[in-house]
Amino acid sequence: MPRKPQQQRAKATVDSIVEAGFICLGRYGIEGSTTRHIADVAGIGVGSLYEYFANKHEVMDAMYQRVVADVVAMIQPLTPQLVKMDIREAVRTLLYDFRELLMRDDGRYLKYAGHAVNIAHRDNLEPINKILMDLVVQYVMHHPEVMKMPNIPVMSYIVINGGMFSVIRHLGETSPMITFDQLAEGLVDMVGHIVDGELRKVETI
Amino acid sequence: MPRKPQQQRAKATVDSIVEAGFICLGRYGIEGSTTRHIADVAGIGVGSLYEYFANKHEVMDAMYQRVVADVVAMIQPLTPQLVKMDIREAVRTLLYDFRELLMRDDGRYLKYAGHAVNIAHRDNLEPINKILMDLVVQYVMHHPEVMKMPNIPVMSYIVINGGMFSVIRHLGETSPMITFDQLAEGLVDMVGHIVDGELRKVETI
DNA sequence: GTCCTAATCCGAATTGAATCCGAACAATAA
DNA sequence: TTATTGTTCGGATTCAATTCGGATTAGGAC
Repeated sequence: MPRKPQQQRAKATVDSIVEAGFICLGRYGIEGSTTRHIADVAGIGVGSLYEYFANKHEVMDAMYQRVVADVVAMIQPLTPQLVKMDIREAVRTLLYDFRELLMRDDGRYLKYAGHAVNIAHRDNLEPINKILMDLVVQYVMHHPEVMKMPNIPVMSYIVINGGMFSVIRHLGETSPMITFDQLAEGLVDMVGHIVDGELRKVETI
Repeated sequence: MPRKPQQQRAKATVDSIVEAGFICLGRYGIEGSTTRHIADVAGIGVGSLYEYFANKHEVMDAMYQRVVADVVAMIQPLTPQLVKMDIREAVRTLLYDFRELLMRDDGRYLKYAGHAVNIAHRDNLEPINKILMDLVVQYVMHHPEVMKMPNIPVMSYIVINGGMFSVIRHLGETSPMITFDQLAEGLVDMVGHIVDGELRKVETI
């Protein structure tokens, strides 16, 4: 039965807990961060933590909310300008601002985002990445015309990572906005358009 | 100090533990799956589990290895055929086979993949998704020419999810194969090519 | 100023899951 | 058979998360 902070000092306490959460995440990792760590860093007793958060997970949630809120707060005021730009320029702007946000404060948000998207298994994901990269190489060897394409490594990285994530996320969705068939056709077209577009880019030089 | 299984029955035990891990994951979720649960389902004592796995996390790792191995085993023999196909057909084939694998056995692998890519926070990711979708809508309103594009929702889904994941993953990478600038330009071109390609598709009808 | 109440803070005690360990139980070899 | 090594087991231990009851403080009433 967590309580809502009412007095000013309580709000400060809640804030210091979330703050400490980020610090501990950077210092001890997500598993290593005990409630005692967090309370110590926040400069409060363990019990106080449970006045405002039902459990440790809720602290993480609050951290998450903060990241999300900041991302939204970043995009919202940017929208009017983005909307007027050329689409490529808009994407570019968004990407760099997004990075700036994630890197802020020694990458504190990035560390959280990394865990949220579980990069713990980053290294073990390698085999899949590798075999897909191999596939790309083999494919290119069989289709000499696409060899002229620049950025093959970059585009592969994007397509492989982005594609896998989209599919996994979609399959896990309880009530997806789009069907799997639509997603699949979309990915197919995406890859097709990228190849066509990149090749066209080269030809017109 | 986990041990390598040497006798046949020990190998069977190890296997039953990994197997039980998948079952428990489906039954109790990732947090709810205690070592005792796993041991019970595997039909062994808790202690036996620790003969072969240093800790619970290693059991999860073994499960992960299995998923990865199966994905690789799926792609490997497929490569010769994929390589001969038209690229769109190849992507399509790969996607459906990938889904089939993840869905196998009542989605046991998908459940793991979902946790590995932490879909726990799926719902809370919504605000970011929403604001980006809004951005797309606003953008389209300011650029009537792209309104003719079909698949706007699908392409947005792919670009938003795939793009965010690629960026977060890349920023978390310790020794990235490509620079952030390359990734960003790649994403920019990807979006550009998709828009161009989709519009061209419509025009040529 | 004093009093009172609710809000806040605390940390020792409890709980429960992960992990360890040593005894008991198979397999294998000599 | 006996010795040796591999395997299984579940009670004992450890450690972090969570609870609880009391101490402390803010802020309004008088």
